[in-house]
Amino acid sequence: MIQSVDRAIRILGVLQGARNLSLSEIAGKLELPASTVHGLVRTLAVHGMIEQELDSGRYRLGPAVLRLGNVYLDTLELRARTSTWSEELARRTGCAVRTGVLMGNEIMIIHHEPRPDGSRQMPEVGIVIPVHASALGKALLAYRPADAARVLAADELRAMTGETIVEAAKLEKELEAVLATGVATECDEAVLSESGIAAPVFDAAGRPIGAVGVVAPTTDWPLPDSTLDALREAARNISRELGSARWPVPPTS
Amino acid sequence: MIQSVDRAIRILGVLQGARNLSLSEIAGKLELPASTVHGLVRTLAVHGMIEQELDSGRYRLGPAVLRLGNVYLDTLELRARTSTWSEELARRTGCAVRTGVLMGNEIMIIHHEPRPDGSRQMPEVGIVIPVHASALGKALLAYRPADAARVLAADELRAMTGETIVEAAKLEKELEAVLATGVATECDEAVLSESGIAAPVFDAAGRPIGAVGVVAPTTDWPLPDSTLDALREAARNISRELGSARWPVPPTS
DNA sequence: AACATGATTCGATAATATCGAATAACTTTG
DNA sequence: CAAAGTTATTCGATATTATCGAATCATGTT
Repeated sequence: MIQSVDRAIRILGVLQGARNLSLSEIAGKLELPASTVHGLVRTLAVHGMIEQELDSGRYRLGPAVLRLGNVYLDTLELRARTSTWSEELARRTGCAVRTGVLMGNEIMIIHHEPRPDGSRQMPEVGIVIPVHASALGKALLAYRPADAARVLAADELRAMTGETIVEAAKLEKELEAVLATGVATECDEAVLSESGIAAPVFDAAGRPIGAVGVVAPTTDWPLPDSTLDALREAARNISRELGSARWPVPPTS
Repeated sequence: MIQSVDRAIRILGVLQGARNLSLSEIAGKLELPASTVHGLVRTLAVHGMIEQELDSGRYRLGPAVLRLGNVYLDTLELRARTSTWSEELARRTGCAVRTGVLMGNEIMIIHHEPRPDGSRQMPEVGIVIPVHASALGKALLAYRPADAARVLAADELRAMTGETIVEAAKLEKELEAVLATGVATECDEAVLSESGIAAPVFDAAGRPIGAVGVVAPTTDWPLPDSTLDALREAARNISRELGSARWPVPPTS
């Protein structure tokens, strides 16, 4: 691990958590001398990864990161395959559809198909949700024992709402249940009055690389079997397009 | 400029230009020994800025960059102000509306309001267009003499289409013309059969920080005066919301 | 106007990244 | 099926390079 690069990325990280920060604030958060941070910050700024506000002198993220993020989406085969099928899934179920991948202990949304009723909805691509608090996360963890073990061993499962599962034992039980049906559920666990179901997606080597799910208001809970079937079918179709021979693919080991 | 950080960002840059690259390909492009690149690549991968494909061993951008890009958009005040006004602008003109900021010698699109006719359109947020080939770029350059000088002094103005302005003198003339009306034009210069007009947006200190423009098929060219007026009004309104006392703000120096 | 705060520059120091060589994991070829 | 070639990865000596404290500069405040 290269120290200066590590620190530079950490700077991006703290800038991600706060709109904009002064040099000394960044230095404070990283517990480094200001002059050290200044060199890093300058290098990041030259490349447009961050930019300095012209009057206040404070730093914030720069346009280059947006470009990177955009290119990342284009390179994702999962996203390409997902977009057609999730459109159909949204139409059949009348719900919004989200696709996500695992990033550390969080699910990162890489595709969002809005509810087909045409109402204006926030684009959710790029947001992250804790794995343990989302159907997408649970669907993925159930088929990724190594990651599940890491999450279960964590100090705490942060509560997003009163319904969030915070006991490792309970989460483990639920992951086992997911394996039986191939579908994970989430009821008010990440956002109040928002629920949903999700299923894993596998690549050509049978590895669970992401999950697709439908989101619905909790007032519509539980979702009808037709929605469950449609979801399962969509996950199977996407997996097949990615080259997976079967669905679901039981976890090895 | 910190060498290792600079190199790390360069790696992100080459990964941006190619879906995925092997370690030795990256090393080749940067003209560095593979072992040096490996250390950098590992550090980037730990933070999710890039990820290694599990089977091929090749590297590609990672989910962390998407998150950064998303947060960047949220921190942009320009974007927040833009979204309401560009919606109205799109409705009044029947055209798609784009907002962009300057990144190096390119315009980066930070907001895209699709044409109101409801047709499915590619989201364009995150893409970049050479400044000299776009109305957005010309609108911005006209009010940013320092950046204009840099662009005009460049070795070449890359031709995107047959219509792209490639002579510095011609571009300079056009920038002067922009100052007279506050609006820049673009006719097939970036993309064939795509034309548009754009106007600069100013912040509280009167600095031109971005540009907003409407895009239309070249068959609709020239655009009616009503569209021009609507654009000017939108640019003025956005600037006012950002705290700018006047519009346009003539460039100082 | 003097002071305080924060950003930036500079230069000596030693910690750290670098690079070549060796190894390990695969793939392709004979 | 073996062997050669390719590619990623590890390791350790070396000197380049990042680091950090102090000094300077720019801003805004009392």
